Amino acid sequence: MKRGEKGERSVRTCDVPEATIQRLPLYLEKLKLLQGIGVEDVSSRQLAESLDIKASQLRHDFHYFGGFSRPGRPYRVEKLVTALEQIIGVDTPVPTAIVGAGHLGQALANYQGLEVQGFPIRGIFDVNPKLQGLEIRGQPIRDLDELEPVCRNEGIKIGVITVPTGTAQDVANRLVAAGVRGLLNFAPTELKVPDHVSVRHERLTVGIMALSFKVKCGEQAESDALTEVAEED
Amino acid sequence: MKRGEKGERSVRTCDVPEATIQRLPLYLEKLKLLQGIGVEDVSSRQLAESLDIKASQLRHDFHYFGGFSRPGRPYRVEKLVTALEQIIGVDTPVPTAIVGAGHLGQALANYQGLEVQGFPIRGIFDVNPKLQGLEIRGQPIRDLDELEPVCRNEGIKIGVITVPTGTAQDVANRLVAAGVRGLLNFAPTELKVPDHVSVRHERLTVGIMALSFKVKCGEQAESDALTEVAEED
DNA sequence: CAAGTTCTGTGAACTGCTGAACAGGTTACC
DNA sequence: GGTAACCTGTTCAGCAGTTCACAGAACTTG
Repeated sequence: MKRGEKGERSVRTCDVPEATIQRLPLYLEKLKLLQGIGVEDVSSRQLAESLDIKASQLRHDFHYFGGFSRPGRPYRVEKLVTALEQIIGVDTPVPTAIVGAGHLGQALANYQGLEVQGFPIRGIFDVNPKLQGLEIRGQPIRDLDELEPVCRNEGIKIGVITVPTGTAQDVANRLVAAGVRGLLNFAPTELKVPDHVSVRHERLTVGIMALSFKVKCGEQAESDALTEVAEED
Repeated sequence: MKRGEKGERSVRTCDVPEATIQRLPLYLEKLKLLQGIGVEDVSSRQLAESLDIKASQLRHDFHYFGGFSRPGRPYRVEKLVTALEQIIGVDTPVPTAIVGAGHLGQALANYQGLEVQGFPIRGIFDVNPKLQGLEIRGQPIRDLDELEPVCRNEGIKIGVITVPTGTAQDVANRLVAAGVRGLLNFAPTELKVPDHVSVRHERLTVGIMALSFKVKCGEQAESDALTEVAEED
């Protein structure tokens, strides 16, 4: 028995650390870019430096998947791209739905990067009748009542929640009931979901507030430095 | 000499670990919500559980700032809110600008949460003449040429970059030149900035790809579990 | 007033991630 | 062919972050 050993709970997020998971998309993104401009080989140092991380860390990350080359040989970009796509799960398109067609929902629906990266939008939903019927990139905004049938027909795997806080949990429940396996939640509230569903919070305000904290620290450090210099007299 | 000791570099992100910084906004958000519904006291356990973290971690985080109560007494919501606002730096509004008025930029400009949380939008910019003049929540979309004067007049501290990858670095340079202290970068590229400026990457695709990875792992674990059961016969 | 409960602050153990070092394989060049 | 430069896989030490455990303060109840 090689994997599992003790805990064989169903979701068991593989044995890859969270920090590594978050870097995989960065690797893939950069590699696709290199592939686009015709680069065939890339060393761990080159790739790592362009992403502002240490080369040893990159190799360490790849090591979780058994490594993608042999000692002495640099990585082959094409091989790496297909391997990472398969690992991340975007080797075949992942049908995705957006619930909540407010400003953010519409912006995401318009963002073509999602489709390019393997997440085609196959359904957009909103309760607001005024929005219903409006088309975004070929997809009509539908009523929430159509959520379950559309999700089942299209085989939606991931649901993006861009509704107000109050209705987020309700929408999550309905998405889960419709067979969705992953939720990307933009509402500032925790969601309770069954074990077999993964959730990820995307918090707009966390980012800008963390930034604000650092800015404030920077300013404080500056004025401290000034007074320190002044005190040196 | 208490602070600094050895390294007195100007930006020196205080002595608060990154992980704690990222939780501060969560605390503040939840506390404001409690304040809104009239809750006056809250214990570390209550607050932590509602955020799905350990109480000891919350107290540990607060400990970096000397603690906000005394043993035996729960936290006072109001006191905590004002303290956190000051720590994060949103006790006074932080003038913010958005550069790039595409779908995402417009969505952010429309998002009233930013203003509520202390980041009023005081400038929106785009190179596209067709967008210029359009108003979003009282702010006109301006030409990029007006970036520097407006930033200086309004005292813009934070710049949100929602332009295509190719022009992100250029925009960053101009924002820095205009005196901005923090950059929230939505373009999928690394930015080089001077030491006294803080940058934070907000990567849309990283989130959904990390989610996809977990979903894939979950599915794999499930099918593994099935075959395991089958093999047990 | 005393006992019991609840609470924070705080230090110490523990886990997990990062960064450096090295062994061994590959290529390029003289 | 031999040497030097370069590269990956892998291990190990060190550090950051999390969790536990407990001391001591305040409040509650009988």
